[in-house]
Amino acid sequence: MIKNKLIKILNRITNKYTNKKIKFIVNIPPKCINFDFSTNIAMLISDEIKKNPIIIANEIKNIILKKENKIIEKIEITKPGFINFKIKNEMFYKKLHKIINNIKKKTKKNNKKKILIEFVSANPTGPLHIGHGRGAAIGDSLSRILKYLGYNVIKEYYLNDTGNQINILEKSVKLRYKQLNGHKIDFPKDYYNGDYIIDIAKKIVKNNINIDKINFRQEAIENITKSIKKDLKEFNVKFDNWFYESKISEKKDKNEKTEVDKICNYLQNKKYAYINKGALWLASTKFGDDKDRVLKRSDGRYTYIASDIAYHKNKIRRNFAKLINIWGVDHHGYVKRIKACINMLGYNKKKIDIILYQLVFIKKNKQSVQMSTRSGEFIKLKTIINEVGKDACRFFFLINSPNSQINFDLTLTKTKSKKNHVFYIQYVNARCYSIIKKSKNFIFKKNKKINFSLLNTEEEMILLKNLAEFDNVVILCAKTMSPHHLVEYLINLADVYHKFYEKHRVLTKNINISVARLELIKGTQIIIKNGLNLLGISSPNKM
RNA sequence: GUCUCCGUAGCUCAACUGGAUAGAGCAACUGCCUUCUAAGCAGUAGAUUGUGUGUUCAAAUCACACCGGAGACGCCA
Repeated sequence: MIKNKLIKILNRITNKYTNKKIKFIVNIPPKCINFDFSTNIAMLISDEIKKNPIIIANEIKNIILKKENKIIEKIEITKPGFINFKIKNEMFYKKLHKIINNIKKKTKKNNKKKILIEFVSANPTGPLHIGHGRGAAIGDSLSRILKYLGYNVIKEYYLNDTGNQINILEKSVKLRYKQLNGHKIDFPKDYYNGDYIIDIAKKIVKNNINIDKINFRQEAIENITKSIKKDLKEFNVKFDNWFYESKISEKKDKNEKTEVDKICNYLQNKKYAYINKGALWLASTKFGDDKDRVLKRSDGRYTYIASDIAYHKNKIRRNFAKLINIWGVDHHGYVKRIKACINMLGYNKKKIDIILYQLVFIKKNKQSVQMSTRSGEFIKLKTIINEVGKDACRFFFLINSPNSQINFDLTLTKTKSKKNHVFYIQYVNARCYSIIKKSKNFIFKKNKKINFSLLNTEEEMILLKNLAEFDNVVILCAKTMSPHHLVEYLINLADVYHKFYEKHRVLTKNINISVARLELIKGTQIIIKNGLNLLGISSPNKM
């Protein structure tokens, strides 16, 4: 990559000035500056060695021009000490050639790290709602991005199939079942209130099983998990692994111990857990938490933290270099706790990255309503997928940074759907496809050598330079753990492409130009398809 | 009270993590289809980046204080 080359060159030069590491930036300057890349390195070195940044910049300029004249067309130095680089067109032609022929740099060994990314992990107490949809879109897209960069990524769903909420679920289904059989019973407010509970009860009635033999708990979990999997499939999200909580909290070994039992013993031995008022407490304050937390209640039942510690221990044991958890921001208070646990288990808390995404609200009569599974007040992910389509839906969840709160205005999203950005981007592919298809009717001389230098108009160069940026954007997404930069990039690329399309014809009487432009179209199509694929969005050939 | 995130154009959001003249789309207005898809393009208009102070060559970005919005703080998960 051109940017990487510049960074390497500049790194070498930095060593001549100071031994300290300078955190300089190489980026694309604002539009008003007609150069390809820019760096602030001279100003940063100036801070370090107390020398005029303009003088430093000039020295750097001279060194580079002497050695790297193959890459660089010209260098300019501006005001406080920016160095601007104009790259030779040949570099972008080469890049285009690499894109079309899928020539990638060999991924470094340490880039093949194993990463476990856990997301959604909604309790099997109800269907997925749009809040889960956001987590699903971010997690899945991030997985694709990390895979693209060469990491070995495993996507995992942690299914809480035990615990208090499952007990309530069981009771809820049982009660609905009884109601269906004619018993008049009031339905408590703190039970699961959604219609799907009745559906499950109806299904049980329909199957006409002897009531003594009915396992309401299992029926409920199985039905709901099945529907969750189905929704995820429709949303183009596939998990590599489904991890059941019961595996660590209920399954016992030869000594009648569960994983959770063992982890609590370990913590007690290490003095990270202590008994108080009949309960077992986790001394999480020792590692930065604000309070100590109960691991085992005075009645002997474990809390959810206990099994979560066991779960994280299990993850680490599976030899992942990195754990990524994607949580709704309502779990933010839990971050310190789980990091404290990682420390207690003897690992560096940097081993785990927790990405929080802000909640999704539904606008109803100008009021925002938060999703709640318990009350049954939520909008199903499935509903949205059916109404606006999978592509537009995923796009909508990915367009914003996870840090920004989303207000889902249902009517607005529906009416806007035709003008949604996702179509704007997909349209690029459709237009490329159309040209490439038609080009097959054109008779080109065999073995015609492509003369890339014919791609020299403003629109063509801008398009070429944007294509070359793709990998940098993907890296940025991985660095910031957010796919939204890629979305922004694709919108901009689509804009650049449509402008080119309006101004220049690809298939013309001038065969040399046609052949060269056809390469540009091929490259654009590849990048658009790759980009959309990283977002989990399709690239239809016809629209 | 403690903690997390947010406040940028009328609306929804960006701004490559401290860089140059803060960018898009929607909504509004004016034009462009006999040629590879008009789900497109060209143009007009719209910003004291919530307020204040500070840090420095440089602040929407960092620090402190205040104002406003959302959320989390259980022997629930």
